[in-house]
Amino acid sequence: MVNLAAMKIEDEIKQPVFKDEYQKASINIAYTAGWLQQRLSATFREYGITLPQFNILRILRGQHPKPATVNLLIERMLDKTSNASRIVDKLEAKQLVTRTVCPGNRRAVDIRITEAGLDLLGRLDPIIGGEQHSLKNLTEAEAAQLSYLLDKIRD
Amino acid sequence: MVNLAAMKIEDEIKQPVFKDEYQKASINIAYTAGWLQQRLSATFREYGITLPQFNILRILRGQHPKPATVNLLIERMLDKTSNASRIVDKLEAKQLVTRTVCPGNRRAVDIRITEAGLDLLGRLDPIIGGEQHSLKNLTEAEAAQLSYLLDKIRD
DNA sequence: TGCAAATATATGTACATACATCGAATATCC
DNA sequence: GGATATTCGATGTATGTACATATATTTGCA
Repeated sequence: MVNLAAMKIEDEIKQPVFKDEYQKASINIAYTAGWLQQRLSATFREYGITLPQFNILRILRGQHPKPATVNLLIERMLDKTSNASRIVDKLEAKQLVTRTVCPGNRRAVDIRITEAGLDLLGRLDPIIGGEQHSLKNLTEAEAAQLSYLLDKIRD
Repeated sequence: MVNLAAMKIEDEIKQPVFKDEYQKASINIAYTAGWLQQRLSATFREYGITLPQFNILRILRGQHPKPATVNLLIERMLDKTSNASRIVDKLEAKQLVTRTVCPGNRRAVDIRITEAGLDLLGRLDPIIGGEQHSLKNLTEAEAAQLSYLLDKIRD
């Protein structure tokens, strides 16, 4: 069960004191990322796909009708170390994508989203768009400030 | 290979345009959480444990010399749906924790960190403390602002 | 008392992450 | 042109996540 009630990070993980604001922010990022992801996953579940599968479908739609290679998928994925090849396996089994040897480079594989894949995304789009409004607790300026701070961490 | 160079989120995932600041912040949280986690994991790896295993060890140290139950671990973990039982399996195999039936309640299991476990944490502490300084790109006030924004999202 | 419900943990399965390695195809360089 | 290196993707293994279910113990109540 997911707890959707309003809580500060101190209460969520029952740790009343943090060493400093850095430690607190650090833990808060991990916790909030998990929180956001879990809400999305619950929605995908009803449609028979997972978050990584959805992300790959979206990249493929962005390329459509051109194909993508596994390399291109990895480049655009959030998680570079994940195994695009096996996620594509699952999508192929559900006939949401096709895989054919690339004619120009027989090492590479052309991956394309199918009509069924486009259709599924079409149904998910409005729902996911709405979900992202969980961030609507923030003003647009606050969301921009958040991105600024996150970018700064990774500098 | 992990890219440690400074980059805005747009460049990191090669997506030049976001629908709005909400979508951008949303993706940025997921990306930054993964980025932070991967840096920590690389360190843990050298010491033969993983991030979830480390987190459980830390909770056990917090209880020491009192035991913890699986329930207590779940309560304090960031990821409530993760499988504490199996993570404890791994720690037990490495003799970093012990597991005994709780005398007062034979359904429950008393889990305790061993000397070897305490020793490992002692060696990791200074290193992890230093790592968390990756957030030192922020001022303390900025870190506090970040936590404020993240808490607000989950309200 | 005895039986149903609740509690505490373990286990099964599907999927994903993280990283190493392999085999095939292609590029490079002498 | 042929040996060597590089690239591309698939696959193997260990671990973790997510969720359902099983098993044992305890609690509570008729």
